[in-house]
Amino acid sequence: MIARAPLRDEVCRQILDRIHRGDLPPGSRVRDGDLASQLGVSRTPIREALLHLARDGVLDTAMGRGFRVRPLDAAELREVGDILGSLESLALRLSSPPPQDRLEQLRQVDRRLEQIRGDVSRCLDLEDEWHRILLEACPNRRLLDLIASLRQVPRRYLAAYMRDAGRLSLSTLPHQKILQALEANGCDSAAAVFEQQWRRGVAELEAWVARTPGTGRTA
Amino acid sequence: MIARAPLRDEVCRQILDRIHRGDLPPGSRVRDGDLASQLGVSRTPIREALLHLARDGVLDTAMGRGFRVRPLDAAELREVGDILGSLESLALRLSSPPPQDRLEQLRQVDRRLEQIRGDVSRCLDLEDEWHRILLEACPNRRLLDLIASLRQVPRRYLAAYMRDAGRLSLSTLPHQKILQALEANGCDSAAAVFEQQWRRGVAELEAWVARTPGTGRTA
DNA sequence: AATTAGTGTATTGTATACAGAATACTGAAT
DNA sequence: ATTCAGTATTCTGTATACAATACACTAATT
Repeated sequence: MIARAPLRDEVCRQILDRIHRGDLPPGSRVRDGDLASQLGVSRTPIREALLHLARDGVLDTAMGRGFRVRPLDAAELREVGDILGSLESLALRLSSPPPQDRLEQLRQVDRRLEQIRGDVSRCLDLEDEWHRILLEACPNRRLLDLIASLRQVPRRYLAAYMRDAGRLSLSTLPHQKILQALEANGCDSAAAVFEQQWRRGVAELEAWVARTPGTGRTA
Repeated sequence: MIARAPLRDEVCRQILDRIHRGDLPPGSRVRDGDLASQLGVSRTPIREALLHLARDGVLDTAMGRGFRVRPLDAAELREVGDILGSLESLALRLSSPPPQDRLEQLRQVDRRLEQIRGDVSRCLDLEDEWHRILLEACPNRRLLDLIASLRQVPRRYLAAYMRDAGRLSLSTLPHQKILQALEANGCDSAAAVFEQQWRRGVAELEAWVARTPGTGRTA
C-alpha cells in the first residue's frame, strides 16, 4: 500500500527550500498566486502550506495582508533558543541507553561538515542531520517532532549569519565537546554540555543579529 | 484600528469547544462538510482550522481519510507530559522577579476551582487559567504560546478522566504545594516542585488511561 | 452463514470563481 | 519637489465546483 501525499506537504517543502536557499529572504512578501503559477498547482494547497509555515513561525501573516517571511529579530532567536536548549537537553536525557553507537556516525557528519566550502544550505542540512542522529535514540517521538519544527527558526538565523560573515560551520568544535562528554560520562553529562554550548552559540548569533542593521528589512 | 479576524480562528475555537464539551469524543470522525453547514461558512476556513488542529495533535488526518479526533493513548500523554513538565518549569525559572504579586490571584482561582461541582469544561478552563497566571511573568512569549498549545493535549485526557471517574479538580493540592515553594524559596524552587507534582499528576492520568479500555475507540 | 465482488453514494482533495480590501499609480494642489 | 486625493489594479479571504477516492450497502458465491 503506497501512501499518496497531499500536495500541501510537497508545497511546504518547496517553500522551505526557497527560504533556505536564500530566495525569499527575511521580510520578503510571499504571494500565494505567484507560487501557484510557479509550482503549477492551485492556490488552495499553497495556502494550506503557508498557514502551516506561519504556525511554525517561519512566516508572518496578518488579516488581509497575506504572508511574508518573518524578519530576523534577536528577541525571537533568544526565545526559541532557550526553548530548544531545554528540549534538546531533555531529549538527550531521555535517551537511554546512551547513543554510544551513534558516535561514529556523528563524527562522520562532522568530517563532512568540515569539508564543505561554499554551500550554506548543505551545511545547514548536515547540522540538522547531526542533531537528528544525536537524538535518534530518544523514544519521545513527539519531542523529536517538536524539536525538528522549532529548529527551523535558528536555522534561518544561522543561514543569514553564514552568508553575511562568509564563515561556515562554527559548530564542529561544540560538537566535539558534546561527543567527549557523551563518551566519557553518558547522556546526562552530555545534556549539560549541550545546553552550555548551545547557549554560547545562540548568544554569538544574537550578538551578530543585534549589530547587523537591516537584517529583517530586506524586501 | 480594529483588527478583523479570519474565519478560521473563530472556527478553530468552535471546534475546540465542541471537543472540550464532549461533543466530538476521541476517535470520532470530523467531516468538514457537516461543520460547514452547521457553522454556516464554507469548507475552506473549516479545513484551514482542521489542519491547524491536526498540527497541534488534537486531530488525526490521513490522505483521503479526512479528520478524526485523535484517540486517547497513554503513550502520547506521557510524551507530551514530559515536554510540558520541562517547558513549564523553564518558564517558571525564566520568570524574574518571581511573580509574588500573582499569589493572591492564583489562590482565588483555586477557590473557584473548589466550588465547581459538575462542569468539567469550566473546571478545565480554570485549570488553564491557573497555569496562565502562574507563568504570566515569563518574558518568553514564544514559550508561553507553545505551552498553551501543548496543554490542549493533557486537557483532553483530564476531561475524559473527570467525566469517567466523576472526580473534579485533582489539582488544587498540587497547586498549593507549588505556591508554598514559590512563596518560600522563589521561582527555581517552585519550578522543581512543579515538575515533581506535574509528573505525579501525569502518571495518575496515564494509569487511568491504561486501565480504562476503549478510551480511544469511541465512535 | 460468512465472505467477497460489485455498485452507488458520500466525502475528500484540489481547482476555480468572486467580493472586498489593500497597495500602487496618476495627477493636481501646495 | 512633495504631499495628498482619487482611481485602478492586485491580492487576499471565502465560497463554490469538480474529479477522484473511500466507504457503505447489496447481492452473489462458497
